[in-house]
Parts: sequence; structure tokens; C-alpha cells
Amino acid sequence: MAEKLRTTPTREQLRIWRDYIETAHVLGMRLGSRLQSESSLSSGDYQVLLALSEAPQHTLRSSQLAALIEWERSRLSHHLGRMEKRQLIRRVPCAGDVHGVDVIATDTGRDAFRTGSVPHLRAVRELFVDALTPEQFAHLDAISRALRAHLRVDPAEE
Amino acid sequence: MAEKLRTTPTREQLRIWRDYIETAHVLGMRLGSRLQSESSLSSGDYQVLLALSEAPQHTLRSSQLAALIEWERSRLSHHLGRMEKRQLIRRVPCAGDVHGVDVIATDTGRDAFRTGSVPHLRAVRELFVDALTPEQFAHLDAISRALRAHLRVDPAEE
DNA sequence: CCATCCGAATTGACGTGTCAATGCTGCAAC
DNA sequence: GTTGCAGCATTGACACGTCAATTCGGATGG
Repeated sequence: MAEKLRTTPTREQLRIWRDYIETAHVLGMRLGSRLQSESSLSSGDYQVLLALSEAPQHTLRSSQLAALIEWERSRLSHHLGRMEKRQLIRRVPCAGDVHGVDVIATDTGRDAFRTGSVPHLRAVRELFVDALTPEQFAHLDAISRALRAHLRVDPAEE
Repeated sequence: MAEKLRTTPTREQLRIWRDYIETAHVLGMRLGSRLQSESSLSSGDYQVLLALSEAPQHTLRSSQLAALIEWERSRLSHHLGRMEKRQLIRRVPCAGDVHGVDVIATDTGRDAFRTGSVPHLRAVRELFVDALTPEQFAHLDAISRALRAHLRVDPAEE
């Protein structure tokens, strides 16, 4: 009659949780280190250069870039600093807006991106795509959506 | 007749890949920051203290601890240094083995773990368990297994 | 005119993680 | 013995990310 109110996960759920997080993490690291060895880029560098490569003039306002790749501004600032030191991008004050900075991929940056791009995509296929069936893709897609949707409302609910 | 050999993922696969990684990451961060605010522990601290809490005498050899939680030794060393500064654990040279260190959870550490544990598990339920159906758990479990199995063989294959 | 706030971006302090050395001690080969 | 190697753990240098200030020049309002 009295149904036990379960406030904490079962052992099984906890195991699945940990496997989920851990697997995603390991996969990310693997991809990252392959990218690194093939093109001397980190995943962060790659995301930045990818966004720039799709922008007119290989150029974006820092704030737009941040929005595109969904990074905090401070994180982007730090990262751009590091990338600038390695000559992958340049930052120039933005004409027409006193604040605001244009981020531009240098030739070096574009080369590195081109070099890394195909091997990186191939690695995604090898490490991720090749491991799953079409049904599993659909399931995973639904799961990610569900989790993200839940995240969005969670702070208020319960 | 000539079937196109696809070496890179489709747009769709890439989107699912990114959502997967990103979702897991965000979820991890959320859990981490809740843990932090509820008990002043990081997820790393929590993993370490969890392992110690299940060990006799709340004590483990550093290398065993590393194996249990699957951390690189260097990472553990750094982390233990930080935890020691905060009085969460102590390290004492291990009697009977000249190399080797026993890691012991202090009272402070045990208290923090006890304080954080239930809220943390509750957070896992709220943010993760509550978002998915039983079928989705099963799917996710299978997916993680598939990915991990694939990872294990991948370096050699293809 | 001056105070104040705002938006864009940066900075500093700090926790975290990786990789590549480095300590340190016992043990085995010679 | 001493030379050298193996195992356990630490260290240092550096990349990365977060949070909480901070800078800076333009609006706004009094």
C-alpha cells in the first residue's frame, strides 16, 4: 500500500549515468587527441576555426562568435588570446563599433583547419558513427533532446 | 552502381554527435555545480571520497584508488594535493611498502561526503533519471556499451 | 556638466587535467 | 659493490574553464 517514494536513483540508474558521462568524456578526449596529433589543433581551436571558416571574410565579431559556438565570453576571450599567440587568428578593433572586436582567421589558422578537418570528420565516423546502428542514432538523438528539454525547465520544477 | 564510399559523417550524424557530447558535458557541469553549492565538493572530490568511504578504515593505497576510479596517477596526485590542503584527506607513507602512500579520508572529508551524498544523488535523479523513460535507459545503456566496446578495439581496426 | 549605468570585451585568480620529466628505493645482473 | 632497471608517486609546465572584478567609451537623466 505505502509505495516507497524513491528520491535517489537505483544502482542500475546510477551505473547508466556514470557510463553515460564517462563514455562521452572519453570519446571527447580521443577525438581531441587525434585532432591534436593530426593538425596541432585542440577541439576548442577547431570549433572557433570552423565558425570562422563559414563566415564571410573568415571574420566574426567576438560576440557573434561566442553566440554561434555557445561559449561564455570570458572563455572565448581566454581562448582567443591563446590562439592569437599561436598566430591562428587575429583580433582587430571593429570599425563602426567602438567596443567590439573582429576575429579573423589567419592563413595559418585556415591551413590548420583545412588540414585537420577531414581527418577529424573521419575520426568522428570511426569512433562514433561506426559504433552505432541507425536505430541507436535515433534513440540517442531522442535521449539528448529529452535531457536538454528537461534541463531547460528543471531549475523551476519539482 | 558505383556506391559512394562515405568516409565522413552526414550532417545529421554530426549534429547527433555534437548534441551527445554537449549534452553530457552540460549535465556534468550542472551536477558539479549543485554538488559544489551543497557541500563545497567538486565532482572529483566526490569520486575520491566515495571510493574512500567504501574502503576499510576509509583508507586506500594511492595506486588502488587510482585504479578504482580510473584516474591517471598524476591527475590523482595533483588532486590529492589540493584535497589535502583543504583537509579532506591525509596522505601517510604506507607501512610495509616503502613506496606507496595510504590515502585516508579525514573527519572533515567524511562529513562533507555525507553532507553532499544525498543531495547529489537526488540531483542525479532530478536532472537525469527523471528526464528519461525506462526504454530510453535501456537504449542509452546499450549505446554506451557499444561505444565503449568500439573504443576498445578501434585503434587497431579500420 | 556630472554621475551613473550599460554593453563589449578583457583580466586575474584559481581549480582542474595532461604530458613529460624527476625522485626515490629496492632488487637483479654482473 | 655498483650499475641499472622497475615501480610508485610527485612535480613542473602548460592548456583549459569558471567566476568575479575591471576597463572603457557611449547613452541617459538630473
